[in-house]
Amino acid sequence: MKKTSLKDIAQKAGVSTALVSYVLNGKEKETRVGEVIAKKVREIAKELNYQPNHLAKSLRSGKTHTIGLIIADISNPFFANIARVVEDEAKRNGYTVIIGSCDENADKSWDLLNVLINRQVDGFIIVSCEGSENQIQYLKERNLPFVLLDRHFPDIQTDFVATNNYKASYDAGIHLIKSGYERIGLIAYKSEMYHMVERIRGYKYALSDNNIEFESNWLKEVMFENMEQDVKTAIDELLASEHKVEALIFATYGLAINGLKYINELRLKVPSDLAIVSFGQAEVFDLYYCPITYLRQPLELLGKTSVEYLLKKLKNPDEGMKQILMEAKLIARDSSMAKSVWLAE
Amino acid sequence: MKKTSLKDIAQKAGVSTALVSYVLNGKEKETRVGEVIAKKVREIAKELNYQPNHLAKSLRSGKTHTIGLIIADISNPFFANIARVVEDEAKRNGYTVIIGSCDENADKSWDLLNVLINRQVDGFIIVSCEGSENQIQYLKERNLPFVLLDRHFPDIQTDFVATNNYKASYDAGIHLIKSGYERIGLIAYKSEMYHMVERIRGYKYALSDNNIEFESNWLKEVMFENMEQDVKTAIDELLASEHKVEALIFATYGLAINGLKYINELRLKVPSDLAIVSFGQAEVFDLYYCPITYLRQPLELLGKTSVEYLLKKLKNPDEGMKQILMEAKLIARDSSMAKSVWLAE
DNA sequence: TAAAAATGCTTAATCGATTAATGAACAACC
DNA sequence: GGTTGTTCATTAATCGATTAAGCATTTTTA
Repeated sequence: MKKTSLKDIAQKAGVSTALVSYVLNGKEKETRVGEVIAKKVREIAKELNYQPNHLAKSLRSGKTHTIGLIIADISNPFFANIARVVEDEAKRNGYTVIIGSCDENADKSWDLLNVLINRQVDGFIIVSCEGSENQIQYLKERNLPFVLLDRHFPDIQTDFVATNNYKASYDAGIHLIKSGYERIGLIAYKSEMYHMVERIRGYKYALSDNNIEFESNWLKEVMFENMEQDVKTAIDELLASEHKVEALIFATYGLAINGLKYINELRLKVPSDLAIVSFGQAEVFDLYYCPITYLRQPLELLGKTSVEYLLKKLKNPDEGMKQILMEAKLIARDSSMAKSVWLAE
Repeated sequence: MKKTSLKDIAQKAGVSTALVSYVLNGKEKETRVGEVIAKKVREIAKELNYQPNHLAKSLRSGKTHTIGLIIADISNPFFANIARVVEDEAKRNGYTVIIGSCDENADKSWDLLNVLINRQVDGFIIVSCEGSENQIQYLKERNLPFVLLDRHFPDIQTDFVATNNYKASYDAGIHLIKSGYERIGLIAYKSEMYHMVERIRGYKYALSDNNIEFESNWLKEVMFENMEQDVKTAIDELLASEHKVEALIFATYGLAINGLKYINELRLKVPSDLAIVSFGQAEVFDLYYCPITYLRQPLELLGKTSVEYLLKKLKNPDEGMKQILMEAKLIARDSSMAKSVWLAE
C-alpha cells in the first residue's frame, strides 16, 4: 500500500491538490479557502494519516532540513558526546543530522564534505582536522552556511564555537604549580592546528608567569599516526634522570589513554611518581585507581550553541559572524593532589 | 551560482534532457545514442562539474540510498563503534547513514523510527531496546526492509545479526571456574530482552555444568534507570558475609563502569578480593590498574554483516531470511587471574 | 446598473531527473 | 515503389508538493 499523497486527499475531497496544500500548510486565510472544505480536507488528511513527502518538499524548496556534521574523530568520547548533543538539539528543531567522522584525515574529510554537499544538507557543523583549511575556504566561496565547532582557524574569518584552550591549558599549569609541582611536562600532538598551539602556549605561560623556566625537553610533540609508540618514547624521555618531570599534562584524551597505559606498565604511581592533568573527559578518568584531574569542556553548551548559530544563519543568511570562546573547567582529582599531602603520608 | 542540472547540459549541447540522462547513466547502447553527441555530452558534463540532484533522483526512483540506524544507547562505546563500522561499510556501498540513539527508551525509538520513515530511508538497521517489539512488527507489516543488530526477539521472525550471548556468558563462567573461583555472582539488567535472558542462562549453565549449585542471591538484576545506586546495593549484598562471592560477572559495559567505581570506593582489590569478567569492550578495561577480562564481540563483523544483509534485501526483496549468531571471544586479563597465582604471591 | 472588489477554487508551471512512447530520416529488401 | 527495419533523437508523463496566476461567482460600491 502506497503512502498517501496530496493527490489522494484531493481526490477524496473532490478538490484540487493546490487547495489541499494550502489548508495543510495553514495558508487558508491568505488564500481564502472556505471553512467547510478546509475542515473536510483536514479530516481526510488525518483519516488517511497523511505524511508529506520530504523529498518532494525539499526538491521544491531547496531546503532539506538536514545538517551535515563532520567530526575529526568520533572514537574520541568527547566528540562522540558532542555529536549526540548536536543531534538532539537539531532534532528538537526539526532538523536531521548526518554525521561523518574523518578520523583526522583531510582527504577523508573532503570526501565527506562532498557526499554531504551532494545530499544537499542545508548547512554544516564541522570539527576540522589538520590540513582542511581549503575545505573551509571552499565552503565560504560557495557561500554554504557552516559553523566551526571546537576547532577553528585564526587566519580564516568564520563563525565558530570553541573552548578557550589557552586559558584551559594555563589553568592546568597553574593548578599543578599551586599543588607544589615545578618540573611539569606536556605531551601534545605535533600539529599546526590552533587549538593545539594554544594549549602549548597556555602551558608555557603558566610556567613563565610563575618564574619557572621552561625547558624545551619538557614539551613532547607526537605524531597522531604513531601515537602509541611516540607517547612511550616521550614518557621515557621525560623521565630520563637529567630532566625528570614530576608532573605531566596530556593535551588530549587519546594521548592520556596511551600515556596512562604506559605509566601502568612502568609501574609508576600517580601522583607520587608522576602527577597528571589531562584534557578530555571520559569514564576512564573516574575509574583509574587514582582518579585523573581533567579539564572539562562545556560539551553540552558547545554543541547546542553551534546548532543554534547554524540555524540562525539558515534562517537569516546575513546574520552577523559569531565567534565564541567558552571556558573549560578544571576538575581537580587525586592525580594532581598537592605534593604536601602525599609527602606527608 | 546555481548547481548545474541536466537541463543546463542539454541546453549547452543543443539536445534534450532525455538524451543527456541516457548518456550520463551509461544507457547509450540500449537507447542508441550517437557516439559523437554522447562524447560531447560527457565533456560538457565534466566541464560544468555536473552532480546529479539526489532529491530529484530519489523522488523519481523511490530510493534514497540512505540507511536508518537506530541504536539503543550510543554512549556505550561498543555501540558507538558499531555505528562507525556500519557507517563506513554503508559509505563503501554508496549509502549514507542517519544515526539515532533511543537511549534504551521505546518511545524515543518510536519517534526516531517515524522521523526516518518520513525521511524515506531505504531500510533500517536496529539495535532494539526493551518494549520495541511493536515497532518491529510495524516494520514487518509495512514491509519495510530491516535487519536487527546485536539484539533480537526470539518470538518475532526477522533477519538478525547478533552475538551468541548464551555461549559468551557460559564461557565467562567456565573461565572463572577454571581459574579456581566457585562463588560467582552476576550483575545484569532486569530485562526481558533476549540477549540479557541468554546471558543469565549461560551463566547459570556454566555453574550447573560444573556442579556448583547456583544460589539465587548471586544474581542481581538492576534497573537501567537507577543503575548507579542499584549496582552499589547489588555489590554490597553480594559481599555480605553469608553469601560472599569471590568473582563477579558484569553483563554489560555500563554495569561494569559503575561496579568498578564502587569497587574502587570500597578499596577492594581485583582480583584477590573480587575477580572480574565483563561484557563490553572499551579502553577502561585496559587502563584499570588490574586489566579487566572481557568478552570481545566481533564488532566489525557484526556491523559489516548487518549492512551486507540489508543491502542484499534492498536489491532483492525476496532474499531469504538470515539469522546469524556470532561468537564472542573471551579476552583473559589479570582481573580473572587464576586464584592459585595470587594466592602464591 | 455598471464597475470594482471580494470570495472560493482551479490551472499549470516548477523543482531535477527518469523513461516509455513516438517520430523522423534514411537504408534495405522484395 | 511500397514495406520493413534501423538509427538517433525528442516529447511528454511522472515522482509529490508548492504557488503565482487565472477564472468564475457573488457582493460591494459609486
